[in-house]
Formats: sequence, structure tokens, C-alpha cells
Amino acid sequence: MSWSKDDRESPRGYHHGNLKEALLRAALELIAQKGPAGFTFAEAARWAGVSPAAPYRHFRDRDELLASVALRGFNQFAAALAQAWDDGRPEFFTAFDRLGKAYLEFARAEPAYYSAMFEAAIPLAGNSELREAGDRAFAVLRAAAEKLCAQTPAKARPPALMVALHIWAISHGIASLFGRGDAARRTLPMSPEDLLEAEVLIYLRGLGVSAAT
Amino acid sequence: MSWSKDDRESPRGYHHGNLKEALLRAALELIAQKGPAGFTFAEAARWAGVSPAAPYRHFRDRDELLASVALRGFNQFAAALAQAWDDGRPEFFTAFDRLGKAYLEFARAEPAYYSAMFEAAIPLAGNSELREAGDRAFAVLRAAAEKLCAQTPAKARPPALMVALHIWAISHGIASLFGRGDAARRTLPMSPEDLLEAEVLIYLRGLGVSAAT
DNA sequence: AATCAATGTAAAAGCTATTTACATGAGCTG
DNA sequence: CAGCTCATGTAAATAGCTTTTACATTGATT
Repeated sequence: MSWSKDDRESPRGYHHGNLKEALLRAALELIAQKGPAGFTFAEAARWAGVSPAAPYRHFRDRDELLASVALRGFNQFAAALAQAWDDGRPEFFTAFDRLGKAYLEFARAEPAYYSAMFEAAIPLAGNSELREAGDRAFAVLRAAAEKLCAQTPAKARPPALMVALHIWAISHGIASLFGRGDAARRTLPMSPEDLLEAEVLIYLRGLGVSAAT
Repeated sequence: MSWSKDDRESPRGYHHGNLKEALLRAALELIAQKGPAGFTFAEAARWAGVSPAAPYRHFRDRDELLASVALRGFNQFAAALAQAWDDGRPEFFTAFDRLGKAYLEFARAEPAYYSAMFEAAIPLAGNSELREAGDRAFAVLRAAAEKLCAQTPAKARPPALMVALHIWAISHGIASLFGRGDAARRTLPMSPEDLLEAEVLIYLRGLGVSAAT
């Protein structure tokens, strides 16, 4: 984070030049430090070196800034998942494993984004952009679930949508409960990654899909 | 909720008589309405009909009230889970199914408790009471996992602790993502209960445990 | 060069959190 | 029952946040 303490006071004239971006960065940093609840519009402004009223030229209110952070988070999340999944190449299991690890990696590396996305209780209604970004991220899980279902015994093939939701719930459950170092609310007998991998393997076996050893 | 709008203004003298309790109730109600972030110490005081400074006689600060709500939540949660599990009576599968439903039922019926418990980012350090209450709730899942593992083929019997964590992650994932009506961030092809039941059945099959039909 | 629109600022109103000094009265003590 | 004390409330003050409004500045456009 090269911008973590310096550019906030880079000399500037009356106009900031890139305030919107600066506010998004400041918000992200502040959320990382104090959680979505502790983050303050005024402090983000201070961070950017502008008056407390300036942010209102770029965001309707504090909540819209938070929603913008979440939006950016979903976009990065979708990109990270898509890159990890890589359309299932070179073959399903490796890609699927990468996908799970990427999920946890994102939650751990970007706890601020993750909590803005999933714990800030941002109302989806009236924010189609945000919903669509969330959908794009979910679409990756959905695509993986499709390929997973294809590996399943044709007799009792489950709906891919359901499987995608299951995978999501498992990943989110682990990321949310055990995935962020600071939140370490409980000491675990194994890493979140191992916990997730084991859980997914059991789930896959339940679906009748046997993992490559 | 018989106390939802009346007893807050029941005539009283200089002393409230039961302010601590009234504040806990007010906080719960306010969190239910506006989320843990929107809840305000001052408004809880107003709700109880006392001055904004009065609550400080009972809670160090706003966070301690929030933590007390979470504590009460964990206690009720533990009780609800324990009652549902009922030590696995009359037989494992019925009890296990009840347990899962009770988990979701709690998250839906008491979203305020649930979010105070899991989404308010209350630091566990220095609050052993809270941690212990959480542990008591988890102990129920743990006990169920023990009995579950007993049903498992002895050859590859997984550690009960791991299984308990898996069950918890699955349940929390579904409750947190899909379990609260208001949060309805996504339309589902099935109810959270059915989604959870299907997921658990698949997981159990993966463990080599076959459900009674 | 004159003007406009975008982007900042200053100041104010109305919240909230929290502290401090003071008030009240319930219950114990003698 | 009188008196005292301590728990529990209140009032008032400080400090910070959010948001609005009226005004200032300046980069761009014509």
C-alpha cells in the first residue's frame, strides 16, 4: 500500500483532483482498521485533506460511499474468483480447489471489502449495479457448480443452482467465522483452508463425485 | 412482545427500577429495526424514559451494552439448540434435523441477537463470559458431531471437532446469506430450511452416513 | 476574455457519546 | 423513627459526526 500515509497530504490547490478515488481508498483503509461501523465520513475527508462537506460532491451520503466500496469489492471478488476458476482449466479438480482457496484468500487479504460486501447490511433494493456485481461473482460459483454437476452420476443429478448455493454457503461460513485473522474468535485445530478443503471433499463425495487423488 | 410500546412510559419516580433490563430490551428492539450499526445509546435511553447519561450507570459504554445483548443472545441460542438436539433423542436423525431447523429458526426469529452475536465484531478478548456463552452454544453442535461420527464407518472416522466446525460453517453460511427475510439479497429456488437440509444430507452421505428415509 | 459547471469551503443545525458535578431516595443502622 | 450512605438518575458541558445551505474557486468552454 504505497498510499497508506503519504499521498493524503500531497500538496494540492483548491481542487483535489481525484477526490472520489481518494475517498474510496480512505474508506477502505478505515474499514480495514475499525470495521464498517467505525468508519466515518468525516475521517475519510480528513484523510483526503478536504473539508467534511466535500465528500458530498461525490457521494449522496455515507451509505453511498459504503455501497461504492462494496461494489468495488464485488468487482474485484468476481475477478479473483474468475481468474482462479479459469473456466475449469486445466481440469476440474485443480480449478475447483483453486476457486475455494481464492475465496478464502480474498476474505483474508481484503477483510474491508469482504465485510462491506457481506456484513454492512447494504440494502440491495435500488442499487442494481451492486446487485449485478454480486451476481457476476456468484456466476463464477454457478459455472463451477455446473461443471461439478456434470461429473455427478446422471441418475440423481442435483440442480446446479442448488449446488452453487451450497458451495457459497460453505465458503462464506468458513470465511466469515474463521477466515479473518483479526476476528480470530476461536482457535482452530486446522487452517481455514484445510477446513474448507476437507468440507468440500466430503460434500463432493456425498454428491457421488470422487476427487482425483 | 407485550412491552413493545407501552411499558417504556409506565409512570415511575426518580428511579427507574429496572433500567438495565429495559435497556437490554430497547437495544434488542432497536437493533432489530436498524441493525447493530444504527442502534444508539441515546435512543435506548429515550426508549426507557431516562436521560442520556443514565445508561452509563449500567454499562461502561455503548459497546458493552452491545456485548451484553450478544451474551444474552448466545445464552438463548445455546438453550434453543440444546432443546432441539435433546441429546439426540429419540434417535439421531430426527434430532439432528431438528437441530438444523432450530439454528435457522433462531437466526430468523431473532435477527437482532444473531447479528449482535456474529456481525457486530465484538472483541472476544477480555470478555470471557461472552466467549464461554459462545462455547456453550458450540458445545451442542460439538455433541451432535460426536454422535454423528459414531455413525460413521470406523475405517475413516473424521475428528468430531472438524465435523462440528463444518456443520457450523454450513449453518452459519446459510443463515447469514439467506436466512433473514429482510436481508433477502437474492431470490432462492427453495427455502433456506430445504437448502440446509439438502446440503447436510449430501454432507452426511459424504461421511458415509446414510440417513433414515 | 467571459462564463459556466464542477468541486471545495465555511458555518450552522441537530444528532450522538461520554464525562463531571450534583440530586434523589431506598434501605440499612442504630 | 432519624440519619446516613450508596446506587441510580439528572443536567450541563465537551467533542465529534452528518448533512444542508450559501458562498468561493477554478478548469474548461466558447
